[in-house]
Amino acid sequence: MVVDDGAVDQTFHALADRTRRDILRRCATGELSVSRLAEAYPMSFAAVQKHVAVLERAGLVTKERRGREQIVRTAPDALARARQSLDELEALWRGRVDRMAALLAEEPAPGQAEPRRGTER
Amino acid sequence: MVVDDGAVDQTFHALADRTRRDILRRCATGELSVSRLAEAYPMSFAAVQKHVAVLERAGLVTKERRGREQIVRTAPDALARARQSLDELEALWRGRVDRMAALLAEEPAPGQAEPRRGTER
DNA sequence: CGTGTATATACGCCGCTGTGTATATTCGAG
DNA sequence: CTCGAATATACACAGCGGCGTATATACACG
Repeated sequence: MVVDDGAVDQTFHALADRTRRDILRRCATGELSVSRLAEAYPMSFAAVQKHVAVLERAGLVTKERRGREQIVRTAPDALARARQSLDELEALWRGRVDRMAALLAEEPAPGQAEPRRGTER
Repeated sequence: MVVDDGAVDQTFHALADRTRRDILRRCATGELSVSRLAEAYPMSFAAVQKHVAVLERAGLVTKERRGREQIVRTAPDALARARQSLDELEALWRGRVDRMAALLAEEPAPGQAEPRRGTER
């Protein structure tokens, strides 16, 4: 299981951009090709294409060939995982430490920090 | 109004870092000073302090003076707003376009569909 | 096949971010 | 008031990310 550390990074990073969130919204309501998407933004086609690529690497959208176009559609799985990550944090904050301890261990501090809170000194 | 465009950027960007998410978790379970937090990570104190600053600017944590220490605690409001943003996206994907249309208008395409571009840093 | 459209890649530019070390500031303790 | 701990800021520097323009690939259609 383990939410796969780096994937969360990619997901949130992909979400931390206005244009990309807007792309997600547009693709959530209807199916759109990349070029169709690009028409909606004041930047170059390549820029939009790269935004889509970032979303795709994060697993937030999938592309499907349709004729000579690539249809972009949102993949709510990654979205749900991101939400679950936030839910975990909120649950932690509410004091559900006991039940969430296992989840906490899934993503320890990078490098050396260990999730051993309470035992130190 | 509502979600305040750039704030979402900051929130997700703050969440898109392993160390910062870990800080959030630690501060969700117990109150910790900045120096206490810094001890848990293999990086310099200044680096951790800046991570906390990023979280603070995003509204994800608050600091409170206690003696000569600054106690960091998670502020679930921003967390809830981020989650709400994801919920909106999921709802959109499920076809609730009608009811979500108003929410959609909150964050239009950057650059051309909206005159106000000055809110971000 | 050849041609045009759709998408991807290459390369460069610039600003921001994460990190470090070093220094400044704040504030309780005595 | 002085001292030291806790925190913040300053400066530097490598790396990445977003953007553009230009070029390469893929693919439908004659």
